[in-house]
Amino acid sequence: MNIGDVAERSGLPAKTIRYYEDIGLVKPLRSANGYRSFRDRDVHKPAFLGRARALGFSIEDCRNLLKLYEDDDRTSSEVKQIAEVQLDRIDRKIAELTEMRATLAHLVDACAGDHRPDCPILADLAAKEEEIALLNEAG
Amino acid sequence: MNIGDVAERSGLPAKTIRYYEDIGLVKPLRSANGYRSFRDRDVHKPAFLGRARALGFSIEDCRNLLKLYEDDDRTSSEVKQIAEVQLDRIDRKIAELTEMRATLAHLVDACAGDHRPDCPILADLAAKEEEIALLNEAG
DNA sequence: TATTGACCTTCCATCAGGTGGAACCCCTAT
DNA sequence: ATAGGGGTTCCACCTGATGGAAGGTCAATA
Repeated sequence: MNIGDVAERSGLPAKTIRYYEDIGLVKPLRSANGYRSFRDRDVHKPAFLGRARALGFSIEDCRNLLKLYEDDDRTSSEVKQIAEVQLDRIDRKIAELTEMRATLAHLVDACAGDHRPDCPILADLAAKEEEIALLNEAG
Repeated sequence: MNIGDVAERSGLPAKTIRYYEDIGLVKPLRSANGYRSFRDRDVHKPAFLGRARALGFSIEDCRNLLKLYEDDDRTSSEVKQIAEVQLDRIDRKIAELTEMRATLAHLVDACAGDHRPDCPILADLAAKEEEIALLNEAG
């Protein structure tokens, strides 16, 4: 099976699959003409990777998940641990974004958005210097 | 004022401030010895940038915000528009992460996390191929 | 048989937004 | 004079791809 078919089945661009070969995530055979030749088990991997990436797993996580996937002696606790760490990363990211959102929404709300130059958004961005200095001293 | 002092006041690493000069966000003068010499208005910019970046604004957004900040003829609506677009980006990102979180939490929940190899997480990552193919046909 | 067009190949550059480190200069205090 | 803590430049690296050029391959058609 050629890369185009694998791309279609996995939903990933061929370019990305080539990249995954580059970094050692998939290792298709080669046909006589130099084309990548994906065996059945090679065909599944890009799809697996696409799913894992869609859940936010890093490439290194993907590498480990794939290793576990192919390891008959794995334990589900190994897999679960990777997933829990990822869940935690997501939670922290959401918390960070939620805080950003609150601050920004507050500023947007306070801004008249009219023809005048006065703007609480710019004022806020500009005025925090003293606080930063204080924080740095304190921390 | 030298870069070290500016770094302390802005809370940014000196390295980052040099990078910001590289990409044209700040333009400090130079002393006779080649050191960057920050005037008052140069000192405020890195802090401004640090704040804006902390709210998730892209470097290009920062460039525009800085331009508006220094433009006496700006209108607050110009600023507000940039901020609203950013707010929207944050909202979409949060939505994306929330969905990822739900899926992943569901899988983690379903996984025994014990010594056995059976794992719903891996099963889910592996088993979606047909769905993907169907989706691609449909879409 | 020639040619078209859709595949495939490699390689190199680019993106965001910095960070790390090497090699070297400058300034002040001891 | 020498040690340290500044500063400087430049180049490489990180994540996770993506774009594009230059060229090889293959199947169908004219």
